[in-house]
Amino acid sequence: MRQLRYFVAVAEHLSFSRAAEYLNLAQQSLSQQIQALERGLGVRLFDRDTRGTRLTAAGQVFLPEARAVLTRFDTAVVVVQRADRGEMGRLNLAFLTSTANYMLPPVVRAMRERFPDLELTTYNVPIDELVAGVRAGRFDAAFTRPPLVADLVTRVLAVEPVCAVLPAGHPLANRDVLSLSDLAAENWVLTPRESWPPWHARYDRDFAAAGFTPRVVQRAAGVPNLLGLVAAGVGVTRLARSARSIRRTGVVFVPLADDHAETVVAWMPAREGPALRNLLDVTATLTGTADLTSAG
Amino acid sequence: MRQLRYFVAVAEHLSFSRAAEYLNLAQQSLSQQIQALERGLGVRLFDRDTRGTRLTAAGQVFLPEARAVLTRFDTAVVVVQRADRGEMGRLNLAFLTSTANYMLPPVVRAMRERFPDLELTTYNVPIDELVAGVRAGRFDAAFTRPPLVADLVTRVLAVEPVCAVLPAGHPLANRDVLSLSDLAAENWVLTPRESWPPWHARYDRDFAAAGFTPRVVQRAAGVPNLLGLVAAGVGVTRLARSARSIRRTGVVFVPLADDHAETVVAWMPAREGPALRNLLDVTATLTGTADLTSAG
DNA sequence: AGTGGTTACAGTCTTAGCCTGTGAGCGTCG
DNA sequence: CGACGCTCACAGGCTAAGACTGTAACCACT
Repeated sequence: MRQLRYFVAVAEHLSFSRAAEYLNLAQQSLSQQIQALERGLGVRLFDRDTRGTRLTAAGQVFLPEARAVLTRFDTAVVVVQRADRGEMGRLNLAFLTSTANYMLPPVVRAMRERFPDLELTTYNVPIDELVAGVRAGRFDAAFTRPPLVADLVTRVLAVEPVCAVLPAGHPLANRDVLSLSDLAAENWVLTPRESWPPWHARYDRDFAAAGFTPRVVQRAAGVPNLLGLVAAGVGVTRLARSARSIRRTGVVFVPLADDHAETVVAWMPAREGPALRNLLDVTATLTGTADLTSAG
Repeated sequence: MRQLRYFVAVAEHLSFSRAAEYLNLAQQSLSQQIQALERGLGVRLFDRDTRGTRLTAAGQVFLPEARAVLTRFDTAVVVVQRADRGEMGRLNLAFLTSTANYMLPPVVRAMRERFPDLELTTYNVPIDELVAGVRAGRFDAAFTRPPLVADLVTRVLAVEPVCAVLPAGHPLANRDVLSLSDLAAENWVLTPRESWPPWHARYDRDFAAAGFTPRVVQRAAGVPNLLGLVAAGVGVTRLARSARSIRRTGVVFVPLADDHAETVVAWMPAREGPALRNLLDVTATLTGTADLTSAG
């Protein structure tokens, strides 16, 4: 490496003395190093005689090669330092299917703007796979809804109203606001209990606080399916307002008083690297600048 | 450089101990070198703890970079060694205009076959420019006709008969062979005396030996022009038989007894590098295998 | 012949880089 | 639960690479 730099310096100056001066080095040491390089390669690189130095044919061929090695090395150094600052590398991001439609575009756009060399790979996944993936390190961060599990750290990115979702033409559909207890007598469609126990534990608490146990006539996985069932008149359900972006026909969203849903970014604190920190910074500024949930 | 090799070894083995064994090195020394590398870069490359070693995100980015630098270096070494053996590099070859038509194709073809990575550049030049170019180093070798000058070394590649060139229908045109003295009474066309004095000095000796001084009615530079003048009946001239390849109509070539012309390769002995030696080897084998002058 | 330029050789010294010995931390197994 | 085996890191000693200075040989120009 050093010998390559020395070689290039001598080749550029065509003089051991001047190259040595340029390198802040004694001419003798430079001679010695070039000889060592020539010995190592088994190739004579310079024709020297008492009145100067010229490149041999082999030396002329070696000069661009040596330059290429050095610049390759220099860029490697720059790249690893940028990677260390989290400006390069790869981030695998998981989006909960029901949050992807409004969270993914602004996040990806802002990241590409601030860190164009950071390679983002995004995945739309159900909640259980999302949590397992973050824990296993398959995902560096996930955009999802709480509650999750204790070993993941979360930060709230957006808060939005929760709405009752009623079939169009339902007696309560023209109300401006409802409370959960207004829906005690309805038929309900909800997601399967096993999809993510922490969510259903919270639902159970909410329904208990409203003083009833919902009569569940149908369970279906995924927000689009729930909305389809509501539109078909099978029952009512309860979703964050951003779910409106998935389906607008045949269903009516009526805000539920004092009921809010959070969207969070979640990650493993042990795996918090610089690139992840940059992602968290960017999402934090996003939270301040725009209403993320209105994008859908 | 060494540190890069060490880094790649550790990254591949994901263990300082095993990598050290692989490198025939104490684990402690390897640890030390990696620390030095990390200190030099200002970047932590490995997450080590008591039960193993993993690459950091920056390390993962650095691994392909380091590999690239090393392979670039390895190819540089191979390239310079091939260049040293004369298998790579560049050769500038000069061909005397009148020899190019039969010498250039076989030489270039044979060189491309034996040394495909040797870059050949060929030039068709008049004799004075050819000699000056070889002396100045613009050409590494030249294919031409002797005599030249003392400081160029030459090797004979081909010998061919010299012919009297007569207009078609000339009284002597149907003879199988002539001697120079048969042409004492003819009108002559020859090249200008200043084109290349050593040639004309030889011509003068030949004519003197034949017992006459040619009556020169026209001087013209270049074999095609001479042939044109002969075809036009202006006079006769004297050329190597290979000149037939330039023009066959209106002229008749009759061999001159005991008169032969050589084609030689010429070079500066001081500039004799490995690539040039390879060229000389190839031309030597060419001389053995085929009649070069018949190609025209 | 003297002067200023080139590179190469020889001797000295510093320190990079290797070694061995040791220790701390974690996991496994008797 | 302690011994053992594995990991990597630290400490001290030694060798040799790579720096320095001094000298010499050679050439060109004055």
